[in-house]
Amino acid sequence: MLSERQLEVVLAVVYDYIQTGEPVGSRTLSKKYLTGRSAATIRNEMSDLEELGYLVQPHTSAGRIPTSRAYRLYVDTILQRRRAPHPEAERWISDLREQRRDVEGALAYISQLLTRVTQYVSVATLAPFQEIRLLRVDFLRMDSTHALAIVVVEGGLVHHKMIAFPCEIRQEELETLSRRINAVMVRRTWNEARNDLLQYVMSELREKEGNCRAAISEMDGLLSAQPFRFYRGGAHHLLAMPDFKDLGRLHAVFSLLEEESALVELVDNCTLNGTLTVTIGEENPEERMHDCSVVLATANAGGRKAILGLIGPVRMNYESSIAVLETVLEGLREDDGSEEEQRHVH
Amino acid sequence: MLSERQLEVVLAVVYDYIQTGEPVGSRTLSKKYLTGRSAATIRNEMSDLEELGYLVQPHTSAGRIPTSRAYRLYVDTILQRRRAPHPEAERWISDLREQRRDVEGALAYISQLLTRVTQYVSVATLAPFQEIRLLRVDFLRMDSTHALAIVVVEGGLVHHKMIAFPCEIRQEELETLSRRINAVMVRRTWNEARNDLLQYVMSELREKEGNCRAAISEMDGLLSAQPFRFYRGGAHHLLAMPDFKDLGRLHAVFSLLEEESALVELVDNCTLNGTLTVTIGEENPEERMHDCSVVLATANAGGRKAILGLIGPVRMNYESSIAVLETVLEGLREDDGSEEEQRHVH
DNA sequence: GCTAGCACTCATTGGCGACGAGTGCCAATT
DNA sequence: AATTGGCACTCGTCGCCAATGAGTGCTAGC
Repeated sequence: MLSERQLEVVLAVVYDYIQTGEPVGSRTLSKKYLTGRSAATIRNEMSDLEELGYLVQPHTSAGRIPTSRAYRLYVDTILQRRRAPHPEAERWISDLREQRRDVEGALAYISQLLTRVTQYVSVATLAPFQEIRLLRVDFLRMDSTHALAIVVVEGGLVHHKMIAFPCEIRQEELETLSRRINAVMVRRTWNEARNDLLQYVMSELREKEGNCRAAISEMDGLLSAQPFRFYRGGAHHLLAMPDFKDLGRLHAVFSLLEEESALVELVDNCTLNGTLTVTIGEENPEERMHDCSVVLATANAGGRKAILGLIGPVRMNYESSIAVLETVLEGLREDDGSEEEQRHVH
Repeated sequence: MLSERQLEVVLAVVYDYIQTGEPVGSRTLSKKYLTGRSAATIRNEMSDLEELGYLVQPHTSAGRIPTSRAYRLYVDTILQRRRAPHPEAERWISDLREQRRDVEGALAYISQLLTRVTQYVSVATLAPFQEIRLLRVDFLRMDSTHALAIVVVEGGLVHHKMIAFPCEIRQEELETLSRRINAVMVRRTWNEARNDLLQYVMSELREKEGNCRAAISEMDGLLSAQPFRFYRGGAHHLLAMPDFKDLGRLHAVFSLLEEESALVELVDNCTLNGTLTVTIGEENPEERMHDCSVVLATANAGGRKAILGLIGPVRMNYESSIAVLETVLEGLREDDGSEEEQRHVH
């Protein structure tokens, strides 16, 4: 357990290092943060803290740099205390409320807002689709052997897929198919629909029509795809950061940001625990993220459950990042129950 | 006009510089490419070529580097002569034909293929939507005041938008609306539909129902949006290239790649002229692209008209980039008229 | 337990010279 | 007149060295 003063030292080191990016020495601490104590005293503390795994020095005659453990301490104290709202919070919130967009448009807008304000990388997507419910399924007949399957899910999101039937299909058949599928799929979650219901429908319909079987196996394809795209923004900001002067590290991060499947894992791992999670450097299971921190928030507004996130260097400004995310959450939350929200739900 | 030998020198410089990335000197040329002539002779030619604007030297006592003008010459000779197909061309073409995907899936697949093979940045999207025709419009009634508008365009692409009506709307009204809109919009291009027809419908319907007016103005919103997303890939490859060791240049390129509107302009400017266009460095009107070259191809297969592109450093391997793009075009062209193609068109 | 002092470490910086690749020019050659 | 060999010159790069200075660890004294 850390003493009161050790804690002070660790937090001061993190705070100063986040601002300057330079290793911080005992002198600086003594002058700027712990004016009561002399540099020598702080040197001793720092030496202890290094053994405890909170600080490291890049080389002998340099100041100390915080480890992820130190950042963790710092972030936890931030998360505990009440944060002052961002000065422009009011404006964003009203901006967000004015925007009358569909879900995709809203996510794109939010992603842009986040990256513009913070200068970090932003991601926005819909929450794990496993929990999102289907509202209805329609079939539009295109020609004698094709129909467009349209799946509407909670939050007004729509997915579609062109379905080819092995032989001709009439309008009435399509309507029957639609009624049956709706009867079993409506209000089920995406995953339920895929895992259980399609099996059930398939076995029930097996003997009847080859047409339906083919259609259903194509529907399965529709449901198995990652249904929601990621809205990313601001990746280029990383290039301007001194933390990423090393191209190798940049390469790792960028290759991950371009891999949709890696992003899915990123948000999957981080959102199980709560509403706002911070993953710092090596805490992230994905090695390519070891030089980055990820702040994720889940916006739970009515039918749509979104994940918003900011990705920056480990040395990122957690305080403002968290504040900005919370402000956006606030702006979305106020939508709840309002006219905008009810619009697409039932 | 350049002499025969001057031409040889320019092409040799470009060829060697593309391979090595180092300024190339008279000695190298004399030994590797123009074995008949001595270094001194070539020095004189190079000096002339520098005055003519084909070569520059980064500093005295360094070799020469080609200018965009020299690259242009080089690329034009490549485009004129017949190119050998890529050794793996067969496999890609059959891969492409085996893929039974919808248009979006196909674009994503092609984008990945391009970047995997070339290690450059790839883009794929649908051609200027101004020319793409609407096939039909449907309305699905969601609740008493909402309907989902579904627009199917050539190539099986689907767009949708949730439409809110100012007051309640019945199923029959929707069907009437749908019939009317279809009557005037079907087989029109995206732009025609937006500019002329909606105006017409609006004025005709003005006196009848406020409901319809509201719906149509929302439809306008649907048609005014950039309808097709860009599939990008491989941006991180740029980080590994020695040409981009300067972070400032990288920053410019990346910020452009993240701006959808900039990408739209990029492909707009380049595809007016023909089937396969190469834009080299400063030839590009967009300043941020001055360190990159862009190879664009338009795939004109049946109902779907796609734009495929590769973006690399000015020093990119044009020969293989062009060959790869042409191979992919080949793979798509063979689809034409086949079962896959007819699938979504009418 | 705290602090002042001191010796020590080590990354950074700037100056200096050697090196070498490449050029420009000129005189000699074909 | 075109080509070529020779030669002086330029200039970026590399390695070396000494000076600098920030920061530490340790110890003795308060």
